[in-house]
Amino acid sequence: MAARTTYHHGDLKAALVEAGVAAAREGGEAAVGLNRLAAGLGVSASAAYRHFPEGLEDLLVAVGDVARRRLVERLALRISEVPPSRDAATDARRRFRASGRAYVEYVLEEPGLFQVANRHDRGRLPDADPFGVLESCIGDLVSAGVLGEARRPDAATAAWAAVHGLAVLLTEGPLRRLPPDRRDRAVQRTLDMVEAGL
Amino acid sequence: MAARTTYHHGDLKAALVEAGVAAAREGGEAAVGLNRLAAGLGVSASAAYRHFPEGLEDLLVAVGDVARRRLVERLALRISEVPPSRDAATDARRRFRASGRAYVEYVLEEPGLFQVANRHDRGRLPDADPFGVLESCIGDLVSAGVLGEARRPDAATAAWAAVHGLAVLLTEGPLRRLPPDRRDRAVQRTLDMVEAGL
DNA sequence: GAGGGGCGGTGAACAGTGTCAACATCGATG
DNA sequence: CATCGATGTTGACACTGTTCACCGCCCCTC
Repeated sequence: MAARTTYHHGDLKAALVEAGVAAAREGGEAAVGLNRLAAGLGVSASAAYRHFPEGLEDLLVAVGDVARRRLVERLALRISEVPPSRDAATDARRRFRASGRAYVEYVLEEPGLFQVANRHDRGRLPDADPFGVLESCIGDLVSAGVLGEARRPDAATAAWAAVHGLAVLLTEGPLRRLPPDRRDRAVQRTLDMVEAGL
Repeated sequence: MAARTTYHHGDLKAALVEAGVAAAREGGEAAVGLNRLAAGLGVSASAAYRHFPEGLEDLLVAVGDVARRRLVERLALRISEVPPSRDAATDARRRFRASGRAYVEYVLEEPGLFQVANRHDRGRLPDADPFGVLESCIGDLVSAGVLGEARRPDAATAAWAAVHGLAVLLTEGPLRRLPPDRRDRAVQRTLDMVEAGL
């Protein structure tokens, strides 16, 4: 933002994280550097080290936390948008599928944020844990009788692997230049596979 | 390696790639730097630019090509090791599964190489294309009648996504500290899902 | 065999990075 | 008001990738 006039910044930490998020959105991890961000805020680079003791890695983790939090917000939103029906089983199935679609949707919207979310995770803020959302969906599937109790172990891991792998391949990987229609087909096909195979 | 005595190196390009592979094996992408590698070979940093016009990125792609080639070699090996039976269908299924297991196996052995293989791909050396191997396995499944022709489109993509995602989560991702037995369970579970859901 | 061309090396330099230690300043607290 | 801790600055260091002008060496040709 604008250069400041006071000696102290006020809330440099938050400002750096915000700037880091903005930088990551365009340019991914490579774009978030301590010197550049600090300079952009009209602040010395070493000032950042007061707020991020481990240096750059700390900042990247903080940016990743924001990215993960936004991801779970998106998942929750799309899950909540599923219209309830009479059948708990189809409801659980639809919510499960909606979560998978939302995952890919978010990653395609914010590939840069997704990148740093993956690469810099100290893990386990409860409100920034996409795996938890998936597990809860799986729990619903079990409760609704769609998924047998015996099949529960590692079900969330397997489903996550499929969706996450697809997201990686579509954004950073060899599938990154797939045209949108073929991309959608691939997403549908993958979600079909997960639903049928779990 | 040792410092050289002659003015010309002989095959600096190959030597740099080799050193890059060695560096990537321990330390991943971050460990392969042009200056360090050149210095390690007793050579000036700028000498490398004769052989890698685009600079570091070129070298990383070359290292990635080696990694990809080794991966498809591993896949081919494990596929070839599947003992043939009387039933073409179970053969195809076993080979398909073997390829998935081999993928994760290789990635767990060489996480550093896998990292640069993913991040630096200009794609499509025919002998360094793991996706091609998977597609051929899927072709066998179709030929053997295990997979209907209608289900063929994007089947390889979906399967790849699952296995690749699992590999990423297990090496660079949140599942990276999973104990080996739970890791194996997750692999089995994911392959089961793919096999049942394709 | 003598000479040139060019491939493949050198050294210095530049911009930029992360990081740290010593110093300066402000706001709040005794 | 004086002090002190939190916060920002300056300057430096060791790296990084990259480019440039220069030059040593080998091979090919005359």
